[in-house]
Amino acid sequence: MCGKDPPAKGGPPSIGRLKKRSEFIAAATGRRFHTERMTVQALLREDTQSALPRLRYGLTVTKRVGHATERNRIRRRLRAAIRAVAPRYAGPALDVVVIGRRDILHAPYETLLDDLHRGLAAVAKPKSAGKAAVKGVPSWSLSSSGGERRRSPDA
RNA sequence: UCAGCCGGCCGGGCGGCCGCUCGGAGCCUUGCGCUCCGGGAGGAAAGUCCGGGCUCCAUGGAGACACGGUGCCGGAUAACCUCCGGCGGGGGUCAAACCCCAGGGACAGCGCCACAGAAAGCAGACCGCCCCGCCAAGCCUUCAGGCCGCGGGGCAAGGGUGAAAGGGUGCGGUAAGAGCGCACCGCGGACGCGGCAACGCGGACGGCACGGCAAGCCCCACCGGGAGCAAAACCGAAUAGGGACGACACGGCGCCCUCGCGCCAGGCCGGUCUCCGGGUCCGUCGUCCGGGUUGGUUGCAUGAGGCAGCCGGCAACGGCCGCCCCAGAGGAAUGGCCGCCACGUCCGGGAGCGAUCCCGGGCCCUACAGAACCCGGCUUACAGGCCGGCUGACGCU
RNA sequence: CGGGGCGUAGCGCAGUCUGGUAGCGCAUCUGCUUUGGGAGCAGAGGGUCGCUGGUUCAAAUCCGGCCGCCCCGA
Repeated sequence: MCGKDPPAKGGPPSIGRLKKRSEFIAAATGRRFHTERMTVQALLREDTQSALPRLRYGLTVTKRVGHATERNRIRRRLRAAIRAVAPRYAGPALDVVVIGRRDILHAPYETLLDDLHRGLAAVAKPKSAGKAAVKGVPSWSLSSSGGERRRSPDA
């Protein structure tokens, strides 16, 4: 899907991964959003370097959640869900860390998408503008907000 | 057909949409780009309990000690605490198939055997049984004596304790007893036969002596250098540490003005020690050179490899020949969602005496579980299914 | 990848090396004391010794295999 996005051509890929421990720790200092199934943490990057993708994510599933097979399953469902919702949040430069919990194993797929939508919308706002984030939450479900998102990658 | 036992194999299938990674080919606006084709978790990938390969470190060699491991016999294997076959012991039904066993040595030595019991390891004697002698007092009396008691001696049958008491049962024998004698059983056993061996069978003879624990220390035999792919090699930014050369400085003693020479001492060389042996002199300053951590590449997948056939072997396994290439990630890929069909399970309804079958719906969309350098094993977890063999019972031919 | 330790009463720990009786403190319960409570005193109850096999006459202890927790080193 990202291949046919016009902004991805020539520039950096629209979605990237967090790989270093320091990046995970930095994301933990940002805003957080909790549901029964996951915790979403994100840090707004102020540098607008074109070398990095605008949205980068990392997954954390600790050993306490379950055995290796169950942890792999949680990561795979989250990765697929993030890929599905990511094009709507390609606006600000954002490093997201999703901490998965055991309920993801048996939760419906639509519930995971719902959680990610709510979490990313809450977390993508600047830390000082907390009240604006609350008002922005219901806007993700409206299809009219798509124009706002399409405008931000061009900037 | 039923019951029991053993071994091997599989462990969802098909399709659609969207993705990840590796390899090959092609295209070009040469990007780690796009298109096409092909590959992409397991029997345990797990626990990390053993054995190796591989890599580095130490190393000139030998020996001893310490530590750790293994332990019936024969074979298999690169090797093993593994596997196969046999032996012995135990279990399974008293005679089954079959299953389990850390199974060397207790006359090399030390140690332990609680409680109970007289006694727990050169045997011993509490109650007791028996014989002989004495008998003041007490009792009985047929007036000899006896009981009780005292002294000397014999015995281990019986009682009782214990996990275990120096063969067991029976008969004879005796003052009472005792392998004292005999029969049977058990034990040791020269020797003979069978077997490569462990061991088995027979057994003159011995009258019985030799308790258990070595998963207590230990003895004997054999094996073991250490670490681990975050090993290791290469490419390579910034800052502190290495090497070469030059100058200065440089342990003690003796010869000696100094240089120099000789002797001694210290530091280094497998966990320790010994012997011969080897190598070096560590500081300060200047110049030059190389380079640990982060990152990248290699290691990193053709291997004690898999499958089929034939031959040898009871088997583990080995040999020959043919075919095949079968995961390579690395904040860690091998997937996400949906539909259908099998399978399992639960609920409701129906048929049936019942096993069971049919219909509808829900759940899991499957049990156990995810490669991290690679092999050989072991151990542990596992819904369900398939195949084969052995033993016993019943029925039929 | 390699190494070490722990698991015993509701809680914190001894006992394990050298095998035979499972003990200490707090907590719980009962009684005394006090107007009542606390404290104190006296007494009592409570343990599959993590699980499972084996050695032994006998296992918390010795040996093997699992399970859980914790801590190091690279």
